[in-house]
Amino acid sequence: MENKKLPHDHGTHTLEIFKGTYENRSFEDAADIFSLVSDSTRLKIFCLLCHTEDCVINIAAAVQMSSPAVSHHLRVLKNARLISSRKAGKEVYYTVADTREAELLHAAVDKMMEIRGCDTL
Amino acid sequence: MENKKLPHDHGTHTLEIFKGTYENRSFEDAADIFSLVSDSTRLKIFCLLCHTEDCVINIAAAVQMSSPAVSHHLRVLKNARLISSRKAGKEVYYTVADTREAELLHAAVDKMMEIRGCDTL
DNA sequence: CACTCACTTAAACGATTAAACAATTATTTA
DNA sequence: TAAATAATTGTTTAATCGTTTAAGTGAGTG
Repeated sequence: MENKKLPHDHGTHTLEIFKGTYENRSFEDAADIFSLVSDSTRLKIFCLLCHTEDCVINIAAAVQMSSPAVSHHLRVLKNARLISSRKAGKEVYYTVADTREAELLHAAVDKMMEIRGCDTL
Repeated sequence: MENKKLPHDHGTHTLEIFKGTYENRSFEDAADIFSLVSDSTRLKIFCLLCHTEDCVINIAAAVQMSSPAVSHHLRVLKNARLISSRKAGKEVYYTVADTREAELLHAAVDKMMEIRGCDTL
């Protein structure tokens, strides 16, 4: 990006856009977060946990998947700090995490649904 | 979801969440849109085009990728109506599309960057 | 009319990812 | 302590995704 020039000069400031702004790492981090909800089952689980707290087998029943599959997705979401868990007896209860990323994603998903003409929860 | 019961009754309303709200198809559609920016190079291209309009080889130079690779990503983004294009002579100019989805994604990405402590454009 | 440049398309390869199954860990209860 | 249940982990298989290479289309130029 330094002193390079664009192949064509159309009077744009295209190269300047990336100067002194987001680092490459930032794009990767942001893309990683979006990839968490780029899978419909994971998005469904996240949305569910935005509105309730429940254990693995109940979540599995709600999204109609096996426990191991749900557990796997839950781990992915938890590693990204989008959901949190608490242990109570034999069960582990999951719900949305209290982070700004989770809050943003929840808002973004709701607005996306709204744009696409879906009823809101 | 109809008259099923959860394996465990913890007094939650987990199954109710999915009743009469988003359809399964809605989750898939929303996930598809998020998957568009779940790739860092595509996110980078989208962000770039949110702030400028330029031709393929200039975009390719800015993100340091080959023209075919960029062209491929541009088509994906355009099919999803996140970006638009206009032809001028030999060149094709791309920029962000004037849709609510694009607007939402742009806002979401900016906020994501802000949360993660990045400078804004 | 041929040449060059800009872009697109197609095919192939490598890498990532999800789902299904089996096995293991951990906790409660009898 | 043994049995039962909940959840996690690891593995395998299949599919998806992104990139690259090479060929092809089309517009401008000498």
